[in-house]
Amino acid sequence: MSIQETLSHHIKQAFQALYDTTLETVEFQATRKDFEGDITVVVFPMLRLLKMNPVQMGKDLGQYLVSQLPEVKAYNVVKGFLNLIIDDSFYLNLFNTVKAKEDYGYVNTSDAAVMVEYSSPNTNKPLHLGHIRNNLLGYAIAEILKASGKTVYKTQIINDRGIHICKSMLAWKRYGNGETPESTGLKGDKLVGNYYVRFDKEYKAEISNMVNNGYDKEDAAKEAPILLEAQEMLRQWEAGDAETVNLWKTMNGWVYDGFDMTYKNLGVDFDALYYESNTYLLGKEFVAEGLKTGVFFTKDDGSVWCDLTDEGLDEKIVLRADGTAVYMTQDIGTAIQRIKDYPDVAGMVYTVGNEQDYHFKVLFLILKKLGFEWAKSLYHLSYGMVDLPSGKMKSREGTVVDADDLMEEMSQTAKEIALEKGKLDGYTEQEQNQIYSIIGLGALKYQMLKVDPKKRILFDPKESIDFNGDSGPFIQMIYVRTRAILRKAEFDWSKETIHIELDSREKEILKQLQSFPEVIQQAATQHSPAIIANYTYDLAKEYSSYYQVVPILGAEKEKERIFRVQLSNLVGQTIKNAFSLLGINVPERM
RNA sequence: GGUCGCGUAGCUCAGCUGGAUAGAGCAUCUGCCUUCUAAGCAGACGGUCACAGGUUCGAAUCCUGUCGCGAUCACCA
Repeated sequence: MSIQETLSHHIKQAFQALYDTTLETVEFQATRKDFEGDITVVVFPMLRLLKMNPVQMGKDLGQYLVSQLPEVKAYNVVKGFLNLIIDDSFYLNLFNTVKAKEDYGYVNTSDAAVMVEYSSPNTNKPLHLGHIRNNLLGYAIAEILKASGKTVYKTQIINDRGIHICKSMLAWKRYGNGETPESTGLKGDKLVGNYYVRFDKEYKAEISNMVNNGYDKEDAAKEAPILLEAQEMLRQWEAGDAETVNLWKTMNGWVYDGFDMTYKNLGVDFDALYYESNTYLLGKEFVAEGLKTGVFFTKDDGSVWCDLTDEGLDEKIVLRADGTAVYMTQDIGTAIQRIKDYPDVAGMVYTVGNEQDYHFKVLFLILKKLGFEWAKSLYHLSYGMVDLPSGKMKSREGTVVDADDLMEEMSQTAKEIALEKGKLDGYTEQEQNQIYSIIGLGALKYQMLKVDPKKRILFDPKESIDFNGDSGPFIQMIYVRTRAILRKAEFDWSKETIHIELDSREKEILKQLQSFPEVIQQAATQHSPAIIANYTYDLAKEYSSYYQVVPILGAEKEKERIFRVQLSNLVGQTIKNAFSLLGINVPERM
């Protein structure tokens, strides 16, 4: 039972005993630093039940708690705030509990499973900055959900078919001269991406040519030969033409090899892959089903719709007049397919940008109308766009920030700073590079995850690499220091137990350690890694000032020395656990 | 125009289901390396929480309206 629960129970008892009135809820908050105490009870809300002086009520309750609970050492009342001073023994007990659990904060797995979708790229160009935010968010949420006790399947739907894929295929066929990743030394996704750009260039050239020859601009855009050829290619692909399908397989294979490298460097992974080429025909059977049950209706031209006007939305098409599927049809089918494939899944999280808010609102509503129980537990993890100082990222204008380049740049910056400061002298080059990569990625990931997912991020590649203040490297450094203490202290922290007087700073740190499990739960229910990131920073900051002031190894009393080494290790362990939920590594030295 | 999201220090952002004097980092300024890593610590400066009403003991937080920014309102995915 947490201290809050214990206190809450006794305060209700006190209310009954003192005033003969039943109290429903008790409101707590952490005591502000400028007042004495650890936990504060807000008595204002209680005045609704009983008209009396809040100060007097606070005193009554404080008196009662001190006499009943050994954990409550003393109290004071300021206005309507009852500040409780918690006895050191409580914190030291907590300390020993935490110490005994290496995976402190994590909850045991229940049988409820949840599927988390993220990344879901197109296979015609490399991953960019936007994908990085998507991947980091999706991965972090998956890990946080795991830590909060869910079985998690990470998944993505790979958009591997369609006209945009044919465009890069066609350009390669025309201008590629048989180039391969091996022959060019290019990453496969980069190579294919180049041909996608090439297509656009040729396409534009053809249009302007046609306009010069008297074509209307719009007509030219529709009738450019290269575009018609790409459309023909898509038809051949759909008809299963062997040559086209083989080229498609080959080029997609290159892209997957490239993506794999990027994912590996980013540190993300997947448990289940879905390909649009397999799922784009799904969903039609459920449209037929929905027609029978009256969820959908047919219009005069034969197209099928869902009427959502009762929910304040529009009508939404789910099947074209010619009977072919649309985006929505496909997503309905894919969702149902996933539940078939993973029957233990009771809910799904879709990590997709906020420009699709409306789409997912409609999708979830339709699935609910179709009567699926799990449709109640679908969540669109919607996030804001990543903008550049120059404006929006546009692949055609070459203003995208490439994912691989960015990661490389971050490590490079870490290296420059380290060399400048003369860090890491005496390590092998391989060790150094590994550390640079951990730190560079830590900076990037923390920066992306510490802000509220909903919010738009303004990303300046030049100045974004922040290694000071509220940053990944700062927190990594605090971890490194805790390791240094353990190394130098040369003692087995796991065997010792300790009872000493705590100072206010130590208490502050222990209070934060205590809240870690709740922080994980909160982050999981609100789908926000930012909560974990902020918690980790607060803990690291609190510890860093403690660390500076206390001469740990030189402590006079052996008991204090043991305690401080233990506390350092505990902070380090918690930082490591919290960071691993964010997909951020910590170096042993830096 | 309809719908959704955002608006907090010069800049980038925290602020949980309403609670005490609104918090960090960057930038600017002042101190601190013979002691466990100074990628650090201590401190100063900086606010009409976009604006106007409302709800109540109490509002950055909840409600309504206004303004600004963004997204979306495709038989594209």
